[in-house]
Amino acid sequence: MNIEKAASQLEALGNVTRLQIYRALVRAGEEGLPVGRLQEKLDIPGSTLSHHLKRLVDTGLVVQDRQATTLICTANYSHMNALIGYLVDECCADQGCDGPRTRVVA
Amino acid sequence: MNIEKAASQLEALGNVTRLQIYRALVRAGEEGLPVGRLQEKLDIPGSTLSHHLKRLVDTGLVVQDRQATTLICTANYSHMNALIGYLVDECCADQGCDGPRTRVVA
DNA sequence: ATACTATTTCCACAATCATCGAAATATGTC
DNA sequence: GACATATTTCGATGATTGTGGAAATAGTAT
Repeated sequence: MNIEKAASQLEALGNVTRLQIYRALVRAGEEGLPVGRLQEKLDIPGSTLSHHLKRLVDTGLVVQDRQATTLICTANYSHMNALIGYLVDECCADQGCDGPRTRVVA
Repeated sequence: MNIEKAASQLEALGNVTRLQIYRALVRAGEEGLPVGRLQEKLDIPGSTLSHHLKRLVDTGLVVQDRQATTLICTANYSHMNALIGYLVDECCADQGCDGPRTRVVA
């Protein structure tokens, strides 16, 4: 994880529609959701949804897997964990934190 | 915390320059850093820095406190903690997570 | 008041983003 | 092949963002 990747993942989540998408996928669990079901749930045009999904997939936060004609989307927990880990370590957010956990180079 | 606030905070952090600013402030700890020191560290024009700082302050992630002519900026841990908490709870990111921690209303 | 430092606001501009209808593509079925 | 469904790409448009120089403001000291 580096600062550029963290920033791009944060940016991907930093949009209400995309955060809704991601949340829906997390709640759907391991089996995920087809694009069509996401579209129903969020009630947005397919082209808009596809556009947002692409951004989430590009950053690695969401994974897609074709199953016949439908595309199943799932939240990629490991990437989210890495992001949270970065925020906690680099940009420490722990309650009792009083400095970075790793030695600062410069 | 609601989804709009979480998204706007994520968006605020979703920019390399702003994430650098935030990280520098976290590393500076409780005493924070004056705007001028931030400007030296990041080597960017004052107007650009001021613009980014405003976004971080608006979302509550950074707090500013005047000390004579200099403005001291500090990272607001409580807001970051709330954000992380939201991500972990609503958009669960724990390793062993297999669903939301709270009951889903709809 | 003047001068000085710190920071912001104003202004402009190029770049990126969000949106969505229409057309195109992918996959499977008959 | 023809057809149906699922999803993406194309193309256009308005809105927002990132950037930074120049001017303005805030605060302090002399």
